[in-house]
Amino acid sequence: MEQNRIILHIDMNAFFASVEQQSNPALSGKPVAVIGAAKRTIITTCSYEARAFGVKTGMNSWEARQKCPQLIFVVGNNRKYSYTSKQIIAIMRQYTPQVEVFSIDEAFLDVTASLSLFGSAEKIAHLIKLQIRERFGLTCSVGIAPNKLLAKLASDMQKPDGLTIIEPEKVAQVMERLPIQALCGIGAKMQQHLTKFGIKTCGELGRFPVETLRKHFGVTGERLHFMGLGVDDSPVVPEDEAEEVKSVGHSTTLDRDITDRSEILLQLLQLSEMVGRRARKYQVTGRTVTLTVRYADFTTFSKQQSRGDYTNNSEEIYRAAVKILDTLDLTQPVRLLGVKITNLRHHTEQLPLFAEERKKALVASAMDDVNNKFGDFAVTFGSLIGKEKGAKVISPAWRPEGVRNVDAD
DNA sequence: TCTGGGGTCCTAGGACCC
DNA sequence: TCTGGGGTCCTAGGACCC
Repeated sequence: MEQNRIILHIDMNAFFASVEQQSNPALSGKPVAVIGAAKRTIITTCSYEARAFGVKTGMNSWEARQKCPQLIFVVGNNRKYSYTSKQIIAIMRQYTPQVEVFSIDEAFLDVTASLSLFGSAEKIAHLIKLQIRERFGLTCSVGIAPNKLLAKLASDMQKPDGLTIIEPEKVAQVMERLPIQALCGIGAKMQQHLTKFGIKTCGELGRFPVETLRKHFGVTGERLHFMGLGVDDSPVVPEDEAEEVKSVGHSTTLDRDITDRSEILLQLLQLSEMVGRRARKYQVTGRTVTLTVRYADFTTFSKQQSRGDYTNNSEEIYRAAVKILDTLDLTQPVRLLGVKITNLRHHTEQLPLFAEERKKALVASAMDDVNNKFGDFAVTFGSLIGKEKGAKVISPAWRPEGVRNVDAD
């Protein structure tokens, strides 16, 4: 049974682009696109001025320039977004500890217990919007609803600088004609599937026999049914109660497609080092290593191998990745490589038992310290020297804090 | 001068064990 | 001379999110 909760969803408007416009007045009022530093990059965020021309997140720069010749490209500044995000989240926490950071620019707040203190959810929303505007010059869209699904839907309804409330008694009315793809969790493929059943709106989804949905979509089918009704019991989970991270990975689209084994090995070494470093920072070790390959034609596949023991040592991760590589028969030039560890174990004390292992861990830790201070690959293995990578733009999906945190360091 | 990178969750088949 | 069946782990792939 659904309890009576009041949930806020706060979505920063064109976050990265807006931060850039705020810190550089020459950009304000102009079409701006934030991109990565790498050669083959895409637009991670663009300003509303750019959107007016049809520029969208995910476009490559070439396509975007076609749409908007005067578009100003800005290479993303991870540190700046991360820093700003943390402060914005701190503002939200003044109103409730029940803050779930959904991404660097989005959060859910369960304000049910804070209402008596601040008056109403709407009042809280206004106060938060005001503080964010005054301190950072940024706007956000807020949705207020009885659950996360609807709060997220609501925040999407008015942009930029919106405030939308879905009252509990209005839910059925809102859902009736709402296209299913407006819901978070229903993407292009699911939309296609449901269209085959004649389902286009949430109203139709909610009335559709659950049994049939369950038969075709398994556990997802049941969830779909409730989504159609606007029902969602999932709690707001603050950072300190969040589940532990389940994988640590790093991947990169190369500047150009490569076939040379030595070039592939060098990339794998860099990727393994990035994975190892983050794993050590989170104090996790992994038992399974996955290698991902994307060919020039975008065909993508991955192969994983489980090991007998757990590791977060860069060299061991690298060796495991190479071992997998050696089982592959690459039939095309390689566009992207990725390394990931899963089957994680979380540690509270980090030093391993045996002398040899302990030495490895200490060396890694010393290298991490230097790198964290002076930048990636300041200290590294011999074969990496002189090959340090350009900074990559972080995606809005990167959590700004906690275990899932990836700092822009 | 085409198409990023970080994740999570779910499914499905096969191996293996009892 | 007729091949059960439950549980778990491993692997590969796909959908989805920002």
